[in-house]
Amino acid sequence: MRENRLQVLLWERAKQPDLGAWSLPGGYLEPGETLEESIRRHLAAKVDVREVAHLEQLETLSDPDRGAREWQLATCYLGLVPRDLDPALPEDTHWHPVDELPRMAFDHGDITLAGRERLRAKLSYSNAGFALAPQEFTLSELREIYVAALGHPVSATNLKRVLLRRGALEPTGEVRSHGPSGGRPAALFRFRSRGLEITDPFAVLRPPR
Amino acid sequence: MRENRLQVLLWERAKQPDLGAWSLPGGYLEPGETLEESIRRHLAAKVDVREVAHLEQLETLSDPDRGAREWQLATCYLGLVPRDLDPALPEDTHWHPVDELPRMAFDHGDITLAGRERLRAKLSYSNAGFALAPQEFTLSELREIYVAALGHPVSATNLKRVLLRRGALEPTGEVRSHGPSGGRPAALFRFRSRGLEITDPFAVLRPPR
DNA sequence: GCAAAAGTGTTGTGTCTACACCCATGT
DNA sequence: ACATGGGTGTAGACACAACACTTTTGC
Repeated sequence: MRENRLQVLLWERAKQPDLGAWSLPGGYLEPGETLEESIRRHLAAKVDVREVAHLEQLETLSDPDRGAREWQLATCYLGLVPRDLDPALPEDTHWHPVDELPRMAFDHGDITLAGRERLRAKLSYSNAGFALAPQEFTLSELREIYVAALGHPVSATNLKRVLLRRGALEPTGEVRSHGPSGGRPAALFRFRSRGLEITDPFAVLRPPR
Repeated sequence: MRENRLQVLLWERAKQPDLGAWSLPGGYLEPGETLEESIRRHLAAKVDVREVAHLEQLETLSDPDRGAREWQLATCYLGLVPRDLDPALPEDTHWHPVDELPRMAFDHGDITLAGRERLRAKLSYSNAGFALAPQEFTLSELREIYVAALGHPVSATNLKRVLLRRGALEPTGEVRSHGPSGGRPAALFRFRSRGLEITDPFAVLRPPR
């Protein structure tokens, strides 16, 4: 979440092929290294992103003509960075709104959209919001985040009830007064857990009793 | 589905390490080959399984000490073979009930259970049943399949209504009379589609209107 | 008092489970 | 007739959306 929109961190290619196109951050796997370790290493080294709140494998792509000059496998990850963190970025990397992607290198555009789909699904049945939201937030702020990520209107009223009933959210007890134009101070909330939890097992075909 | 239980096709290892343990069928990727092509090739060659109704990538494992002697990556797939197909199997491969696995090689036990979890989830919100059921079936038969795969009681009454309302099932118009002990003939059904379709987008946090 | 923003109460709806009941066939 | 298995009808639980209404603040 940057500027109230869902954004991806992209890296502008400085060489052929696809010079000038934007690509997802990543790199090669070192021998004896876990895929997850590898991603974290590349994120830390190339774009100085050390605080990934949630990291999750998406898919391994193997199509010989997926874009690179030579045949190569890519395992894609979805990584979420909370809104209040602002990692220092090198010159050639920028945040881009996911619904307004620039010219993307290889199949990285599809991968990005697949990541967004995964995020949308997870927001619906888990506490995934913790990885996008700051530590503490008002319900209006949380609502903005859900709206940006899901791409459709969300009512703060119902969002609160859903997340509270599921036990994902808890009030901090604090309030935050709002701008000089008045308005009732908003209660602050936090996510009860900072690890992914499935808060709502599928409501369909559930076991009896 | 074999003998009214959910079963996996396993292959008994004839060499060290893990000699005598059972492993999932699979093998190495050839240059320029897609992962999916590779799986299909290995299944066809090693265990003569050519009719996989549904094939879906699970996860790529990369932990250096996941069991093999040397570090190797494995991309796991979930493949479903309909109940009425009975591929010819070599001597060293057998079907094993998933809830009574033998001693498994490497991390193949965990992978198998992960596959079952994925299957259970998909049965709940998609038409995945088509890949387990025969072409035509009675509702009792379908119920047995769901019971075996999900591991909990399922009512034929409600199963019918759910799958019909979702448009996953359609009646063939035929009936099948039952054993010599009487009973009303059962109507036959088939799945409307033989490809995976999400029949029920998440019922939670859905878009307004 | 009035606008602005947050929060609550209440109703409606869709989708499932549970369970009692009815239907068609064989002996 | 009655046992056996298949199928229908109806009521209830639950989780969500929608919306009107109330509360708390600043000016």
